[in-house]
Amino acid sequence: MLSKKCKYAIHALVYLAERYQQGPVHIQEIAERQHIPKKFLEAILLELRNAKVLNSKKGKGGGYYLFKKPEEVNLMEIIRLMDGAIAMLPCVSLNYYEPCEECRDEKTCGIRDSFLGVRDETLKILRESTLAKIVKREKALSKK
Amino acid sequence: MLSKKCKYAIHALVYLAERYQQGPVHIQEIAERQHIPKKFLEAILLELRNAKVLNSKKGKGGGYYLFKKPEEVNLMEIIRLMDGAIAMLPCVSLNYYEPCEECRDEKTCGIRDSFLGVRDETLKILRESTLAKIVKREKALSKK
DNA sequence: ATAATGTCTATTAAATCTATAGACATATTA
DNA sequence: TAATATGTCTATAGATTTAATAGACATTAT
Repeated sequence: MLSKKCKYAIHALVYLAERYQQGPVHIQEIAERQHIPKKFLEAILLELRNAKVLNSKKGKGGGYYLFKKPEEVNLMEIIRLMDGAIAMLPCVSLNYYEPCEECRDEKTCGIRDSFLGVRDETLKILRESTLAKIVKREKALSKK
Repeated sequence: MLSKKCKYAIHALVYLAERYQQGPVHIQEIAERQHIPKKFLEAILLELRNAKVLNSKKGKGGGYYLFKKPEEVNLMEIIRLMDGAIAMLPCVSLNYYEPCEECRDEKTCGIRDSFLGVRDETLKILRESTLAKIVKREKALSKK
């Protein structure tokens, strides 16, 4: 399961993607509209800013806005930033690889294959899921 | 990521699948061979027993053994028993469904679709990954 | 009767996740 | 340049979950 932090991040980013190139949005507004504790959201947005996904403007009239294009931010990236590894086992993780403690020998482990498959399929979908697509989907769904 | 509990469970089950129909194996042996804290393993095996995946024999010469056939136990079932939901969001979980707190309206949520896709692909692979297949794979790999 | 096992309940220790507080820095605008 | 509205940063507290352990008890084989 994704952490709350990660879910909050996704919702906040979608919110900002809907307002792409419309100037900075303050934390307060995002927090209220998306029902996210403001202080917690602050920390999340700061991380996304440090990762160059968002940028911010300080002072009066300031706030956060998408730095990358909505087509260039996907769920794979967001989840990795917030929760770390996406794989179900460290020994099949691309970005957070660690050998399995329990495994005697990775080469002959019959379990890994399944989780390699899961990882690949998962990444394929999450990589394709950009903010742009999510916003588009949202609009399509609300018209029905 | 899977919990340690879940990883221990998988390794213990594979160990028992390798010894299917060869009589009970004691906890002590599994714990030592798979490097699992014995007391922790006890609790895990007990749960798997209550779920009718394993059965046990008490007293001298007792131990645990697979109750179901190795072809009938898959990773999907094991993970659900140990860690609960497999989906990345509660609102796309088949067995542990809960509405998303953050979501205003599930019907028009553009995020769900991606995670529904991930869930389906993940379940497909994990359901196909039976203990029998894992043992078979293990043998094939160690011959190379 | 004895010894070797699994069963059960309780508890503790450690790690992680979630949330909050408050001082500080910066930018705008009157 | 003062006042105000923002984001930035560090620290910490509280809650929850995970991992591990202890010990009394029940059962079975010999």
